[in-house]
Amino acid sequence: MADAYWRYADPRQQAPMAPQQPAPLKRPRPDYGGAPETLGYYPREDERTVHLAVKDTESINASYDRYLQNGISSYSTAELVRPVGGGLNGRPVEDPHLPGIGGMDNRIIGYSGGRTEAPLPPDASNTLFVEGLPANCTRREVSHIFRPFIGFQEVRLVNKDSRHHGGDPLVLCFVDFVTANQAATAMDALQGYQFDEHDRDSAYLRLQFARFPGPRPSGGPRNRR
DNA sequence: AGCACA
Repeated sequence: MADAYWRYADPRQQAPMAPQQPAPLKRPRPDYGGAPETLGYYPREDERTVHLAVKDTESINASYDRYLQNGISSYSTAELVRPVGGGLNGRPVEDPHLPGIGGMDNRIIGYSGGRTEAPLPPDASNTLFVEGLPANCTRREVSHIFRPFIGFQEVRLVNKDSRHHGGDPLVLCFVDFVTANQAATAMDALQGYQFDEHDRDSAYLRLQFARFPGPRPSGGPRNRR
């Protein structure tokens, strides 16, 4: 499951890695050319190509935890989500060679939306409308599902009464992302996601783009600049 | 099937 998050969080950008070109821009990697021996020690290079061979589950989980810890502290601020992209790229925070996260991550953000090729439907928005949530699910629970996706901002639960009287009250939710691309990535990843893996007949998620775009980043008019 | 918050 965790690997699914990883896969989608950095959508297939890892696959088409630079064919032969080292780095047209500034991307000096002294640690690569310098001392390859030491690299074997770090699992980080493997993490960047996990989609090929996911063996080292433990190290992935470790990095995943680190990622979560760093991501949580910046949940509602779009800008602070950016470093998360770096983390998901398999670049652990511990990397001492990273001088400033600024430069590199700006480029990472450039494609953090992923699916530069997948055309978004015209009705795409940065907010997802999610149904199929079990009636007793919590906001925290839903957040756990969406938080790993890059661009995740916030989730809002809405309680609805079932139309059939006697049915359990339904829970809808709206999930905001920074961009529609990121929302689409999460939507594809979680479409049909089963809340209760034991009971295949019960809750499975159905996601659509919300009819109306997400709210203001919740700041209102005060977030100048 | 169902779409809320500012």
